[in-house]
Amino acid sequence: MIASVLLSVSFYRRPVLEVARDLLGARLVRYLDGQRLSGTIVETEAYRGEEDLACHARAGYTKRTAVMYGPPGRAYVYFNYGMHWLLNCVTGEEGFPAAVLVRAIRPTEGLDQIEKQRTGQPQNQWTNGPAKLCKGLMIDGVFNGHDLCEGDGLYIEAGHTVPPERVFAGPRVGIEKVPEPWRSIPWRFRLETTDAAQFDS
DNA sequence: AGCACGATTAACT
DNA sequence: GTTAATCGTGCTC
Repeated sequence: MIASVLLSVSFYRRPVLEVARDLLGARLVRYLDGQRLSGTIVETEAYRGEEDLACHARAGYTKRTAVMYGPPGRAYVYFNYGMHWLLNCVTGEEGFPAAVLVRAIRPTEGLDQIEKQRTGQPQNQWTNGPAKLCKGLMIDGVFNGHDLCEGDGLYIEAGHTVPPERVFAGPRVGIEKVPEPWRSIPWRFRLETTDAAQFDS
C-alpha cells in the first residue's frame, strides 16, 4: 500500500502548462460521507491569462473570474450551457489568471456511487468528459473557490509518474470560434490508457 | 433591460 | 452529422 500524497500549493504554484501536464496520472478524490470517490486524471487543458482568448479571464477580473486571479490550488468550478458544471484547478502565482480544466478521469474508487450519478451509461463513459466527471463525483458550484490542498471534500493526490512518451498534446476542444493562435495551440494533454477500448475519450 | 452564446452532453436522423 | 436542453455571464443599447 503506497501512502497517498496530497498535492500541495507548491505543486499548483507553477506555470499552468507544467501543472496541466503533471496532473496526468494524479488522482482526483471526492471524499463524501466517509467514502472515497476517485479517478486517475487522464486528460487536461490549460487556460492561461487575459491574452488567451479561450480563457474566461479574457474578460478581465470579474465576479466570475475572481477565483482564477486568487491563490493557486483552489478549485474554479463554473456552470456552462445552462446545465453542466466543469472543474478547474487554479495555478501559477496569485494575481495571474490561469487554470487547468480537468477533462477526463478513469474511475478507481467508489464505482458504485459514481454509477448512481451516471445511471444508464456504460462504465467507460461515466467520467470521460469534463461535465460527466463532475456529475459522477458530485462536484458542483459549492466547490468554487474550494482549497484543494486541505484534503477536505475535494482534493488531488499524487499518482504514478507518467513518462513523456505517454503524453499526447493537441488543440483544446470546444473553442472552434476562438481566433488563432489560441484555437489550435496544443494545450490539451492526454494520457493514453493501456486499455483504450475500456475508456473512450 | 435585453440579448447572444458558451471550456457539453445525450439523443436523434 | 445534427440538434435540443437550459441559464449565468458579459456585452450592447
